[in-house]
Amino acid sequence: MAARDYGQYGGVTRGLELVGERWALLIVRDLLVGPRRYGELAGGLARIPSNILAARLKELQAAGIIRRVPHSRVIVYELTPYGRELEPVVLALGAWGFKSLGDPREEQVITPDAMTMDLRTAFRPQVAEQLPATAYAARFGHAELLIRVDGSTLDVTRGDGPVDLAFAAGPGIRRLISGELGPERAIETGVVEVLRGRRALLGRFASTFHLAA
Amino acid sequence: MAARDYGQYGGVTRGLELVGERWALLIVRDLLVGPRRYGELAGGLARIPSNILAARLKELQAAGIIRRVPHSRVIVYELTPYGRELEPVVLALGAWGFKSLGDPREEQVITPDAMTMDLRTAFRPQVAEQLPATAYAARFGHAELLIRVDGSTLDVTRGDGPVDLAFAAGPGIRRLISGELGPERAIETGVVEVLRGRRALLGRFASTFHLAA
DNA sequence: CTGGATCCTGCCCGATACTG
DNA sequence: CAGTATCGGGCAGGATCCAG
Repeated sequence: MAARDYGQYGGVTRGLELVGERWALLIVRDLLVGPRRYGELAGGLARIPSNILAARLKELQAAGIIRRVPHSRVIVYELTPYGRELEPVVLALGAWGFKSLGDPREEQVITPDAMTMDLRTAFRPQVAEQLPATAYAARFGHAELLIRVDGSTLDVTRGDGPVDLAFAAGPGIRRLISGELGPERAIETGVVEVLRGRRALLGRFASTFHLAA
Repeated sequence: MAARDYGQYGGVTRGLELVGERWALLIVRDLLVGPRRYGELAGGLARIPSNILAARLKELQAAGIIRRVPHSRVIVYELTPYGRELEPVVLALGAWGFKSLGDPREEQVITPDAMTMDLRTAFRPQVAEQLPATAYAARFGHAELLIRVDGSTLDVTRGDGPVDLAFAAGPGIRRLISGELGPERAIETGVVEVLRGRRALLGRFASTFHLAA
């Protein structure tokens, strides 16, 4: 059951043997948002072949990273405590990758789970703490998210609820988060369209979620 | 030039497209210790096929992660600033992998670079700060390392020099670092053999380098 | 000798079809 | 809905060969 190994002894090598296979860490990323069904994972990882998804789920399960839980008629996959400890790894990799991210290409999908983890990556708790609690409804491509910031805690869900600011963002939202584009300019240039609420709140959003390029 | 992509837009996805291929992150790990020649990389990554090493070096270079530097007759590879920013990722993955590490198997090699990064992973600066500066010479398998701790800084090299404690560690050293085995017991059971210096210093080593399982 | 390039084999990945 | 079966292509693995 041990994945293809590297013939070396060490922490990094061991880590890669467990989650280094193609698609594995993306499955973990989506499960960090919450338990998911097989079909939900397949939907979020649009281009994963079903046999690969099935194989990865078995491997991750054998490695003690995820658990297969029958949940009244349906089966969901969720992270074990050891699997949840991958969060710092995923966040660090996401932060690093974000820095060289360009604008989304035509064929690239923006999924809610990926966006959620990116928001967690960019979240600055020590900044948020200084600001009043705020709820945002954000649409990125097809992903609609409810983002609630309260003190130093962040909660991103797909549900609906009352918000202080609702906006839709086109490609280029990245530049708002990286600081290349100020909030006012983002609205002027059409990168962000404010749907409801005071547009000044977009500045609060930009300072709460920030990741330099 | 873009590696096989995932068809998704996001930080984690982007990161995996850059360093998610097999062997890539191990090359980065070794280069985090210092610049290396082609042959040194091949030696440290014993089982990497030469064509794969050559291919990865080209890809990492194209991605702006490493640089190929002619250095008076010889060529060395070194990380770019962007590549060096992978250190938190490698350390986080190493810390995570370390937790499920067993004892080294017969066919597993312990390389100096892998060991160096594991020591960096386990290093606790805030503990070291409270202790007097100490130099250790440690032999793990075939890897001989000079470990210097001074205040909150750690320096691991392959050179030689005056040390306060010299020891050789067998398989099972992991249990000393994880705290499963106390320093006294480690010496008693032969897991660690003190070659020079006061054996009490092994306790200092164990509290300086610690990573819970 | 170092730093690769080349060739070939085999296995993993990817795409699609199919089933309980 | 949650996977399994099948098959082709491409990357990985190992050995060998070549250039400076």
